[in-house]
Amino acid sequence: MGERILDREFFARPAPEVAPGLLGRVLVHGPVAVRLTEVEAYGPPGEDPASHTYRGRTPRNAVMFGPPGHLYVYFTYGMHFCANLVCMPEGRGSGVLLRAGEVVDGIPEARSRRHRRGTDAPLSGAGRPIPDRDLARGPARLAVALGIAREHNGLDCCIDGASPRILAGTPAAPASVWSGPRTGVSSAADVPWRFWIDGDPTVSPYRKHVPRTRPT
DNA sequence: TCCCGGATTGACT
DNA sequence: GTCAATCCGGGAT
Repeated sequence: MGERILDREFFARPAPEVAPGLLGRVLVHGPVAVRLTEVEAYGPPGEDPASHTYRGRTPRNAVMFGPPGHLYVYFTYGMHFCANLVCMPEGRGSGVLLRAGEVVDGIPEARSRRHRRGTDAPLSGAGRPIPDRDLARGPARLAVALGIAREHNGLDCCIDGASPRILAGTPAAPASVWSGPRTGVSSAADVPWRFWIDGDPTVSPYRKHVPRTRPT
């Protein structure tokens, strides 16, 4: 209640069109709220080699083929979760990866979750508290800060009062939105489908894809 | 069934 | 700058 929710129609468009319009919007889950400052668009099957849906529908990516405005959460590198918002009408298979944001509510809870990562692991930053700007700076960090994991895959973010939910809020001024190649993506590195609020300290540092080899 | 390598992060040289 | 951690999807065999 109170805050208006972004309508589903907003998401029923190509991801590269939705993505820049998501900047500045606020994703709320429980006590934590994150204002999005960096996102990446991923295209439909057959068109975007970097998309999880490139080769068609599978059990893992099924949510991306569902209704727009839902959360697609995937597990990667054996330890991280990343969150997307599904785009396009049902059946198309595209979305926007939430890469970074500013924690605007629930900072103590977000920080506690970040420090709690791995009960055996020492506190990051040599025991010093994680700076506010780093709490949701990066897709896996953002997921941890919001408390989003596997069990949230498929949830509808366009329901008033639900959790998580995406608020209409105030979008970033178009003049402040920049775009460039996607991060950590080995294919289709030429399409400028990463969007961020230029100058915002919570935007993750750009790291180009680094191919790795193994010894024979 | 095998096996490569990932929409990442944090620790370390 | 380098590299390990640690699951698991999904194409290859």
